[in-house]
Amino acid sequence: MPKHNALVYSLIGFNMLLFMLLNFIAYILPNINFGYYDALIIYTSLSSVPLIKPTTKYLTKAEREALRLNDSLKEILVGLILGDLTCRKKGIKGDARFIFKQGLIHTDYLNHLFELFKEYTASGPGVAYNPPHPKTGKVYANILFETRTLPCLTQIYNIFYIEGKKVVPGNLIDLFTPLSLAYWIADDGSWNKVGKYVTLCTDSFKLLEVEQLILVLNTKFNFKCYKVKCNKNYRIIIPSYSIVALQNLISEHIPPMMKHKIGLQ
DNA sequence: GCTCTAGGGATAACAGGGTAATCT
DNA sequence: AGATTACCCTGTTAT
DNA sequence: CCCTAGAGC
Ligand SMILES: [Mn+2]
Ligand SMILES: [Mn+2]
Ligand SMILES: [Mn+2]
Repeated sequence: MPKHNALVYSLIGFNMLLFMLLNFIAYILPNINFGYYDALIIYTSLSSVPLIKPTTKYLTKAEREALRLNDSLKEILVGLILGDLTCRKKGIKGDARFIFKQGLIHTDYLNHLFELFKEYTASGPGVAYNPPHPKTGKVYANILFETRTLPCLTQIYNIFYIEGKKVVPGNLIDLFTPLSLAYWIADDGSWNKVGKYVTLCTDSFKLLEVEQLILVLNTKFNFKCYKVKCNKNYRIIIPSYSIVALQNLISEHIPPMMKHKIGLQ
């Protein structure tokens, strides 16, 4: 049976110890960087949340078959897949699983996402630690949760992944809504305070796919988006003269803690 | 002034491998 | 028994 | 992703 628990787990490992050690050093040094200390507070408070026993870790195929997504969750997932979501499907007959991962700076956003999708998870958000950065040796922490493997997610996975590669589906215009855009911007959007425009960081997509995305935005929402070259990749600009239209379109949809990404609050 | 772009820094993402427990 | 799941862990840079 | 120096109006 599905469960709705608030289980908080922590991924204990060498990287976590490094992370805590580096934070401790930063704490005792005269030139303290308190930004990292904040992260430590977040970690300890998360760990001290009382654990609630999971009811069922594994579901039968029939139980997983019974879990469905409503339309708004589907639309949100369309935006999140274009954004920060990692989708995995292992084995030949395995179902897809989605992983939601954010830096600790976006902890409240990740918790917001967990509230939306907790019905589809087997455990709650936890903190994980990346290996030390190859150049700087710094250790960064993320907060993440992942869904169960579910047929309803496989359906979406098969639209966006071809031979294990993420693609922009040809029928995206039929799937993409203002709700999708709101969560795409929450993930990969960037508000330029000086220019008062939005950049969509579409670095992972090919030029043709970026142009495809621009076509969807402009034909569906009457924006005047265009592409900009950044390093070897392309990004999408939602220009300043389209911002009022953008705000009217998605201000009701974008999570409150991400409203600054469209120049509100 | 205001608007936009190109470039660069420091992450906040992304991607994937491994395995004990459980399901079929 | 073989396949799949849920979670743990590492690698690296495009965001 | 986010910030900023510099170019163009
Ligand atoms: Mn992305
Ligand atoms: Mn993001
Ligand atoms: Mn991103």
